[in-house]
Amino acid sequence: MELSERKRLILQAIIEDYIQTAEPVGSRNIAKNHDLGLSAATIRNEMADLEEMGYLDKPHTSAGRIPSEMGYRFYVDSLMQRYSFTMEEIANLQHSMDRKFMRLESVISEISDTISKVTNYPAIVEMPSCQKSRLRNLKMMLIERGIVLIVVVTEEGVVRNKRMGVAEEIDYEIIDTISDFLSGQLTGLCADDLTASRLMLIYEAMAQYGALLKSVVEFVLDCLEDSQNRVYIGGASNILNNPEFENIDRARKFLSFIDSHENITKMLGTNEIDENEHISIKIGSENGVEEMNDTSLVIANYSVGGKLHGKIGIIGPKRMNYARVVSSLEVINQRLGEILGKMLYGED
Amino acid sequence: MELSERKRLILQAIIEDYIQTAEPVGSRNIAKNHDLGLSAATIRNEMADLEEMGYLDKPHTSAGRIPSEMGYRFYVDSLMQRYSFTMEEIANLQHSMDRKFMRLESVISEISDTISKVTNYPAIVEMPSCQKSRLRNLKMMLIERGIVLIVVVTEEGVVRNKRMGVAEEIDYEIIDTISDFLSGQLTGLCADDLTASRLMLIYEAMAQYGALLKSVVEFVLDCLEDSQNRVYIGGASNILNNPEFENIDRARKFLSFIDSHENITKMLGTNEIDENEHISIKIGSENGVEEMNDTSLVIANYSVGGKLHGKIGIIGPKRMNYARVVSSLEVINQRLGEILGKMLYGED
DNA sequence: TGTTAGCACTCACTTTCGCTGAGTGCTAAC
DNA sequence: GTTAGCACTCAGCGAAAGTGAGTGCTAACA
Repeated sequence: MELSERKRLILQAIIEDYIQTAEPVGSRNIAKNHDLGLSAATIRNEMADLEEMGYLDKPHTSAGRIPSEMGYRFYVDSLMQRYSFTMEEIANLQHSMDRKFMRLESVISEISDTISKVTNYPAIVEMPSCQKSRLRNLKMMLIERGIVLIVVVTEEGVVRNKRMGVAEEIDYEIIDTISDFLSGQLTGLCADDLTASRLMLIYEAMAQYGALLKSVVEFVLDCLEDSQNRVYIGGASNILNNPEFENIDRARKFLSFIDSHENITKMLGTNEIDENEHISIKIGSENGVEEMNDTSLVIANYSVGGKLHGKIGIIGPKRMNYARVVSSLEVINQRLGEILGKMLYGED
Repeated sequence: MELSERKRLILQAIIEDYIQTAEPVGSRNIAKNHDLGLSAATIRNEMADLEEMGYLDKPHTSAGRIPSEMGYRFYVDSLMQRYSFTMEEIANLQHSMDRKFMRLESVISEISDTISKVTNYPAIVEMPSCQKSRLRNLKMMLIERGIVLIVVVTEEGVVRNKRMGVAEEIDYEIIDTISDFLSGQLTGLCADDLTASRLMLIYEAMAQYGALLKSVVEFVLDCLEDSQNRVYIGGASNILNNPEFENIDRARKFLSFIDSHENITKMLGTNEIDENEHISIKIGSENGVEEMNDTSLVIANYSVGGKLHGKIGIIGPKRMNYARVVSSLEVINQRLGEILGKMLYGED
């Protein structure tokens, strides 16, 4: 059954008031504060209808109404208007993200700070990763006698390195030879290409350095698989600004969930974003994580050069300023892509 | 004025009871639960003395006593006995730290998790850094046309890298030449050695690549100075397990302080550890940070190979299980040194 | 038939008030 | 010097009463 225009207006008014005040909203307030040209009694009738239809809940008989999950869902799908930032706000926002970044880590943690500052909710930022990366460069350098540094660059531009102990007698020339050999053998391949038989051939070709080769290949494999989908969490304490978390037990439950990167990773894993929309809103139980059933999750995909990608988002109470959060994520998302592009591919 | 043996025993009993229960402790309880062979009335007299001398406070007339900051200070300096872990506990603890670590970041964040799990307080771990590092290796590699990767290794074994855009026409050979030249010029130097005049000479020697040289040197300088003394914070939500933080405003104040890395860095900066002791305990206002005056800070120095060093520690309520915290930090601290040594210098 | 005013009713929240019990300080006796 | 006894204090708890925002229903009005 379709909602009448009037019901939609009333529902919207209720949800927006509730988002602002966190108090159950009553018919009188709607009549007074919104110019609907209706009396409280009429609104009461409509509210009774909306409740019956499942869009509103009542905490108890003599309180006002609050939106149900279904009410929020309808709101974000059909009623919500985008929050529009002023040009100035956008400029400030972008400016606050433009710093001299030396490391990927600092970009990511800076972005999570920015998100949490703008939205006033705890922010989540995933490190960029990729489905199936290929090796672009492999270089071994002798740092000092007995220690070699291995540098791996993937097709997507991710660089990683590792120090490794080697026999004392191995010198610069040997390392260069091994380095060139391995580089030639492995460049352009992805993890799946490195079959056992292929590796056998490689080890045999330079059998006297088998152990070293093995360690290096292991490291390369680890880089290509890059299983650690690390996430950064910023502004976790922001959650305490919301009256629904004044209960210390609830706050503790929330914060200790948030504290664990594993939990967040799992949560992101179970909440994939539809191909054809760039932002996904999960309201309450929709997020599929039982402990977090009374919070909403808003996440966006970002991507860099069409290869690397990850998610950014926020977690907050179901009563959340969805409009503002969505707009913030859009602005930040775009800039993040630009910053990472510049950083990883040197697009200046 | 010296404290009599009996006063010391009573003070210790009060502090330890209070640490356990978080409730003001009364004379009757001390008489009953501790085998001092004294009646409650006698203990009351002694408690009155201790209060007068400044070791105890009274929240209000008809409650028991709680330790004052001075009381805690005396306790940790003179009364506290070390908490002794069983061999099994130590083994478990060490085992939980021994994982396959690929990156410095994961070691650090793992350690901060371990500390917070063992102590049940929020943990702080500083990234290792060093006063004055020298360049050990510099290597530039052309990743693809137009992009060069710079790898810097310092004397202490810290490796950093950066991608940089270069002119299209620069090929492998040119990069190798530049790389060897710069490496020859800069290896063994520290940031202070790179005076303006010395840099001038370098730039002039290969004037046609002046801009590139400049960028590379800038990056090297940044690595050597390594101003970012990053910290990791783990288990922040643990603070909510302590009854003194059931007040939501206090919890918020604490958590939002903790949320900011800047705050923590500043706090660590103002709390140096005395040369001749490896662990420092700052009780309440002693930590010098006004917002954190009702919390205590316990920090330890760790060092790797005598060069790299940093701090680990915890923040908790003044009513803290100091004995256990100190012992935990000692065990963890030692293992951390071993793990980092293995990782950075390949001491297997 | 849709809208509105009026009224009785509900119920969370706040305030008040007295009670309880743990704890203290003082005094007098051992 | 130690202890028993007693009067006094005061936070915390729970019951009771009061307050007010909000609802549902009914009847009258346009």
